[in-house]
Amino acid sequence: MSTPTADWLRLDQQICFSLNAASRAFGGVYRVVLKDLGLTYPQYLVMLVLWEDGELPVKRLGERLRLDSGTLSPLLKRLEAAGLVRRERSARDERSVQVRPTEEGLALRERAVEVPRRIAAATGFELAEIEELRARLDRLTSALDRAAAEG
Amino acid sequence: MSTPTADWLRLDQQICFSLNAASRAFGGVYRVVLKDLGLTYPQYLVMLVLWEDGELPVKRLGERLRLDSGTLSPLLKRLEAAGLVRRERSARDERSVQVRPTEEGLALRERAVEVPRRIAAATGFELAEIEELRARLDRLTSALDRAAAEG
DNA sequence: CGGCATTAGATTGTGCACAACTGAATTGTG
DNA sequence: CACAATTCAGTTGTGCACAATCTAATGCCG
Repeated sequence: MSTPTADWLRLDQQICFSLNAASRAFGGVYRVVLKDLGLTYPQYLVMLVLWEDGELPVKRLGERLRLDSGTLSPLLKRLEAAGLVRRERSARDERSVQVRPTEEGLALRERAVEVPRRIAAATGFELAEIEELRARLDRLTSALDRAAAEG
Repeated sequence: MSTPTADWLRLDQQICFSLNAASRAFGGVYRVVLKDLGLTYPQYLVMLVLWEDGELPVKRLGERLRLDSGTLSPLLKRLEAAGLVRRERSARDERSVQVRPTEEGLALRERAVEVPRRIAAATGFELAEIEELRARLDRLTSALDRAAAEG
């Protein structure tokens, strides 16, 4: 015997709402924690990738973070204005713009190592539970992307 | 053997990134599905509450959706401009503004009943799994809100 | 080589999230 | 009653997400 249609309709509305609410709640915590570093959450994500990769074109950055140039261009300009990042046209391919952290941007990493621990503490979750949730969310994202692509 | 501290800064280990990605992936699916109705996702949430409650002040709407007046005021103006909603100052308390669906807004409900089923199908998740995920996300949100409040 | 499609990034415009502030109405307290 | 504190909605300003469009550089193919 399957669940009545009307029931899972209601629950489904709540899952996206819960997800959205959780995402915004995270935003609130990050706002507090990142305030000292002078970063917003998306800017922090960009810096994470740069700390990992050292240097990469805007294109790759967008692929890593699922963001397009409409979001990244102004964001990178702000990071550049803050002195954390430099952007320069690639010599080999002048369509491409290389982004790399400045000395100041690299130095910021040492103050950022605190961040994940503080965030993890704020969730009140065990590491294993976080990991499981993350896996489930990634699976969800893949399914949703597939569905959106198919129309 | 535990994860080295340095690895905590890795992008792919940050739960918030997965959460944020899932939330935006949902956004993509809703954009497609809600296009026919002429609604954005947050506007759809507002209409859901109005279809349920019939009429309520902006304050209550904000409590239900975790949104403040800075978000709701312009959103409601757009819904009013679209003819789906009416806003009027309460006679009893003139600080308060009552929001209620117009005839057209109520009629839209019939075209919206399709939406949740299509979204649920896009997730590819079973009802039980959705429910469990929702419960976990709500618990996460509560913990994060508490942490943000404490600073 | 010439010409056309493709690619990278920037720009423009719309809408949402949120902080900070404003102004008007109401409530609580002396 | 007077008046200070609170409440509610709106406004302003910043930043992000995303679609659509633009420009310039590159690649490809005959």
